[in-house]
Amino acid sequence: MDDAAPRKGTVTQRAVEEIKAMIAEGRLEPGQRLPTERDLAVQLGMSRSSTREAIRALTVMGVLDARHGSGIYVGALEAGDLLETFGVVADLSRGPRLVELLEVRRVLESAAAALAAARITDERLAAVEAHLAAMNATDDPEEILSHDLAFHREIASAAGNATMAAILDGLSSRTFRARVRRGRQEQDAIARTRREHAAIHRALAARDPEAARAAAAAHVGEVEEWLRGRVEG
Amino acid sequence: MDDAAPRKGTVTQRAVEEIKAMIAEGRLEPGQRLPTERDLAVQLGMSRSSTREAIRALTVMGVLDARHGSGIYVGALEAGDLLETFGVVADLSRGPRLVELLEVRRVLESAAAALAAARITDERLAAVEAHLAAMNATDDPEEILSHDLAFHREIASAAGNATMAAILDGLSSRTFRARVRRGRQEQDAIARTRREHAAIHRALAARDPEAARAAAAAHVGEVEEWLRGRVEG
DNA sequence: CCAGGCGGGTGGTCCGACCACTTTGAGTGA
DNA sequence: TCACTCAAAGTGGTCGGACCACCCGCCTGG
Repeated sequence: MDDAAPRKGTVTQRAVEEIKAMIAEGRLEPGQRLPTERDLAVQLGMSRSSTREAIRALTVMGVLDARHGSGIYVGALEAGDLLETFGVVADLSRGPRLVELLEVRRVLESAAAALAAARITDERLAAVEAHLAAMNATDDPEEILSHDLAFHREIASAAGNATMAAILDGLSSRTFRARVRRGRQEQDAIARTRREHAAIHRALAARDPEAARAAAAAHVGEVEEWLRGRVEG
Repeated sequence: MDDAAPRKGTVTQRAVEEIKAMIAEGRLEPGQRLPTERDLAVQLGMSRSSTREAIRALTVMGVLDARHGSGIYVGALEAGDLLETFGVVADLSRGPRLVELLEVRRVLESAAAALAAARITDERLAAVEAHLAAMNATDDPEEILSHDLAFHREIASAAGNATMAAILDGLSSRTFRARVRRGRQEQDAIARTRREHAAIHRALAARDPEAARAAAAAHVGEVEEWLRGRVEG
């Protein structure tokens, strides 16, 4: 007989748990190829449709990687893939939750800045500086935003914690930033952003973790306070 | 003609983006019911199977809520539902990424403790104290763990940031904690945990944010350091 | 030996049917 | 009149099969 544990909500849900278990227990290694959908369906004792839905669910989470015509593979299980959902959260959040997300970001961003100040290499510091310069050299909002994001991404990477960097990346997703910024057309906003970025860079260059933490917290906190006022007002 | 935007990878992926857009643009409000799968399939110009896969994907992310026999509804879009993925990440992570996750948790947990110290009410403080007492009153590891989790959950809630609490909940998921603890059978581990929890509680009772931050950081950091040693060793 | 094509196998999509569950309201009995 | 029952309609859940689009490796012909 099989293991005969047919309970557990829907059939698809069971399939998801089953596959997750295979990976968690190490029966499936990252990069390894899974049986075909058809075989998997037989193994799990369900139809291909249900199996497919389970695979789709895991694919969305970044756990699996389905390649058309080739097969299904276990994802790299890297932070970036797994936490992609985080960007969706940011996209769909509004009102008070936006403030909460920004508060989380402030906490993590300042921690990352402090770590980066202690660990950053000269090469990475140069990259940070390059994005800062590029951001100051143009007036195209789109380009500014692009370098703004890259600036923060570089710092997060320098912190040496890929997971933290991935979370911050999701929290700073393009649409999120764009939406927050949309209503902030005050002319001094850009100038203030430039000043704050410069302060962060100085702290990094000085290898001063506490200064970096404070500068990063102030940078995010400034936006946070502004948004808080708009939401509660 | 239709809107004629057939690009975008797979059909299912397009459906996911389409539905996400409906919600992001406010065409669908939380709690509202969506058209039936069959109607939705017609609207999107695709088969019911593909539509279902898209719905499934969004359901897994917590964006939608499909109720058998009733209909499909837009989820509450609350932090807890949306960030369930964090639990999956914690479950599937191992090796260096576990350390990274713990580092993220340390940062957030200490921030939450500091916030909680400033904001916690007497009722919540009593609840924290109750879990602390219950944890000290038993030797059943399972029960200890249960109150341990509740202890931290209560503090995270008291911090007043539901999103942060949800993330911490995912990072502290049962299997995650159990797995870390599995190898820590040293007898003094439990005693140490109790001491650390007591220190956190004292800081909360004193409404001292900095002490709470330090105590929480030390608590998580202790586990973190131990795990770091095991991974790198 | 190499280049090209061609076929088998894979995931992607579609269809139609049926099952399981929830909801609703008409009917029935007290 | 009211409350309860239960049956029918509508919904998501599952199934099986068919076909399409794509990848890859073998095999053929040069």
